[in-house]
Amino acid sequence: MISYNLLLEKFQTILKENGLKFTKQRELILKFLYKNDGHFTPEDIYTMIKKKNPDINIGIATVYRTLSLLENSEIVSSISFGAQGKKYELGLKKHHDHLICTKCGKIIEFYDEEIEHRQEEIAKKFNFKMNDHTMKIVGLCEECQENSN
Amino acid sequence: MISYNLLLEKFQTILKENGLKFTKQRELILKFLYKNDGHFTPEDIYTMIKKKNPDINIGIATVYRTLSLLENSEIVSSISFGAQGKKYELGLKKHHDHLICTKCGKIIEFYDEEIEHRQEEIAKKFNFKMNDHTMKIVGLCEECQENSN
DNA sequence: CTTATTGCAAACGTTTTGCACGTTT
DNA sequence: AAACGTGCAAAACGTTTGCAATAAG
Repeated sequence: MISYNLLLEKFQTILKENGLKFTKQRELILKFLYKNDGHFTPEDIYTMIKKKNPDINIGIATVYRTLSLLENSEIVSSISFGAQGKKYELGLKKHHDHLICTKCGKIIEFYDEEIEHRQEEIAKKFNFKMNDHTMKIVGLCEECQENSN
Repeated sequence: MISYNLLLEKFQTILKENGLKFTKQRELILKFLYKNDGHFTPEDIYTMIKKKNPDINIGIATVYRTLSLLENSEIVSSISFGAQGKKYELGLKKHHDHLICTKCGKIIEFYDEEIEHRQEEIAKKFNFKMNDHTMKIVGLCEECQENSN
């Protein structure tokens, strides 16, 4: 896993390259995602940063703006939940897909070489220039199946 | 492909089983999705039904309510586009996944046996009871790649 | 000192809800 | 007649935007 300092450097380089500025808010959001493993809504991130840093001011709009920026910079990635919004995670790990429990909301990550390969083949077959792909398996996780007895 | 009459019968049976009523509006929505091959937003469906049937009254809320009902009944399925909403299609065809062009919005359907199989395996590996799965490949379709030269 | 960024509140687009009225069974 | 469904308008929800004030380079 990449170190926080390296990640920070990467972010700062991207900012500089695009004539953008490095701010306290942007750093806090990056740090939050680095330190907290999991999948978070913009609201989650906003609330938790506010709670941990009562001294500094941050608005929800800044969280949205920064997440877009980080996503475009390929530092974070997101899973979409329809009208229920998106959840973000640090996107530097190896690409992976998700199992989502509809009862408890748990998200499990997985990676399957064969699926990745087939996706490439399919894009090729349709002369499609693939920029991204996502796969979601939704259902009930082990515990939630047990608890429903 | 299932005939419209069979589909209608299926829908009416589900309604009866759940103590629900068969209404003009519900029929129009079902018929629309049967006759129009493609992927539609609730707004699309609402507008097109209104235009074709100036005599009958229908509200957007009814479209949303009926689409939920049809989705729960596994008669239609949807693709989610984040904050941009959902698109619905008749869900009776064989399960399939989607290629989505980010430039022109075109949606291409595909089916891959191997991917389906791997998904089953993954669910099994995590003791996950799979209820549904979706895969989206997003990028540029053939024409949009050409037109960007 | 210039330019980007911020927080705020208002606006936005999609979806859901409360309610009085209508329709189906 | 009873129960469910409807349209409407208002509310809810996540997200985006305009703007004046602020902070970074």
